[in-house]
Amino acid sequence: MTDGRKLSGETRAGDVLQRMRLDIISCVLKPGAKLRFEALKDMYAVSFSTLREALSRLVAEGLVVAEGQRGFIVAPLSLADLLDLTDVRVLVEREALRLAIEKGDDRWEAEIIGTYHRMDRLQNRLGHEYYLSEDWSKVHGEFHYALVSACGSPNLLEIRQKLFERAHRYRRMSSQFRPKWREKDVEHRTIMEAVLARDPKRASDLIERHIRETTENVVEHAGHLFSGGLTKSGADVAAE
Amino acid sequence: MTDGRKLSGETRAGDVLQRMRLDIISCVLKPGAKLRFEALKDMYAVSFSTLREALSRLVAEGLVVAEGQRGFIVAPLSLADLLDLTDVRVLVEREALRLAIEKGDDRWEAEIIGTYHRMDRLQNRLGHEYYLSEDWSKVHGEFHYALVSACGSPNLLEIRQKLFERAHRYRRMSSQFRPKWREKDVEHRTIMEAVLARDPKRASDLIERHIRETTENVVEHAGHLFSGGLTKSGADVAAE
DNA sequence: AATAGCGATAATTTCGAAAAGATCAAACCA
DNA sequence: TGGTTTGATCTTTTCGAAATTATCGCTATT
Repeated sequence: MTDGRKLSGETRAGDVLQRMRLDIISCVLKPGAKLRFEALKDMYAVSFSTLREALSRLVAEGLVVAEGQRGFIVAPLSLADLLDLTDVRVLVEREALRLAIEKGDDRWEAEIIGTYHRMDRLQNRLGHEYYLSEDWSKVHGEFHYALVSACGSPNLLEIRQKLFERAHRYRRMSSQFRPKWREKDVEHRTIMEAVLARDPKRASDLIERHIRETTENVVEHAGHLFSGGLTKSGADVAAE
Repeated sequence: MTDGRKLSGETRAGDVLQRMRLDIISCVLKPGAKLRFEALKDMYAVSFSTLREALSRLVAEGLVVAEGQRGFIVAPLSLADLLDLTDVRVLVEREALRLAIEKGDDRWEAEIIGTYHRMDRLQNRLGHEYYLSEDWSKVHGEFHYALVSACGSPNLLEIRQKLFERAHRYRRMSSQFRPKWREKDVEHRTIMEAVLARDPKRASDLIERHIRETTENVVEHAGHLFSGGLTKSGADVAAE
């Protein structure tokens, strides 16, 4: 269930924010679902105002949409948004990776290797369907972050992170349909090698292909779930 | 004064959000200033919770920073942030402009010409110190938006807009010191011509120079105001 | 004299009730 | 019958008080 976790956000609203973010990213809260305060109040055990604050911040992150005075809904997934998101991510990731390769030091290299190792081991331990694991997703995110973390631009990193999280919602959808993610771990290794070899052109090209192919997979396997531009309105929160 | 405006945000919190955003961008609320709820409550004539919601959203926009449970302050300006912001803006604006030139239609061209005309006329009417005018700032923003509006990427446009607004705070600081902005209107015309001539390389280069030169101006004229990485804590809200 | 502990004050954060607004359906009129 | 208005119900939005947490000055102790 959603409750029971205690992510140590300093303030209670910050705590709820983080928990809701994870629940949206991992599709516990389904795209397009209406977010009724009563239901959420029970779900996260906080009051109106606290919820409202968390919701507001998620709006600014693009994970929730505010509809005038008609409340909030989980940001819908659409093919148009996925394709747009992909292009913007390619732009940002390429630049961040180029800069990181230019500026990264030994600690940066070590962090990449370390994170890759953890991801690789976890993958072996989890077996075939590793990509369904929430833990693996986390390490996978950390690996991709490690690659660009030395780019030296806080603003670029922040933008990248938000885009990455939004893209994760789409990846999550397709992963339910057993895509050919067997090849992905090879890609990760190849990318790491190009990065450590300080080859910005090759690394950027590989990252771009990595991102675009993932998108193609999503479109192929789960594209029918968000036809047109809007999802068929997801199930209600109460329906959980 | 700050009060008295009525930006037609649908909800009251949305209204306060917009008003605060403008006040921060235009430095009515000074960088680094502590935002005390009592003072803000009088200033915007709303209650705690409503303020809190507006504040929260501004945090996610990067215009306000939340300090644990020690309240909120207006996001400080720093040299490091300005330089970083400049680089990211160059990346985003170049790409957006390239796409807009590729995809823009007749309506797009018309909008650019129209907005430029309004900016130009207002400039003549206002005389030498046009750049101090809040109205001119608004039209100037609309002109730059018009240039990239046809890029076809909602996500890119949203990111661009937030970066543009944050950069405006720095421009505002330097404009108090009469920079050599006489040349800027020539630049705007040159950029427009390159865009309408559908020359993406030239247009992107011009935009990049436009952005970087503005930054250089800011650093030269107002750089001493935010030494190190943090502003000397700005005046308090109550001190207005 | 400097520092740690304590208490009073001032701020933020959270809460649930009350106000404002939207939705839906039944009734009414053309 | 079709379309519009009215009213009842449910949801969101706003409010100000209460609880929580930080801040600052004071005293006592080393």
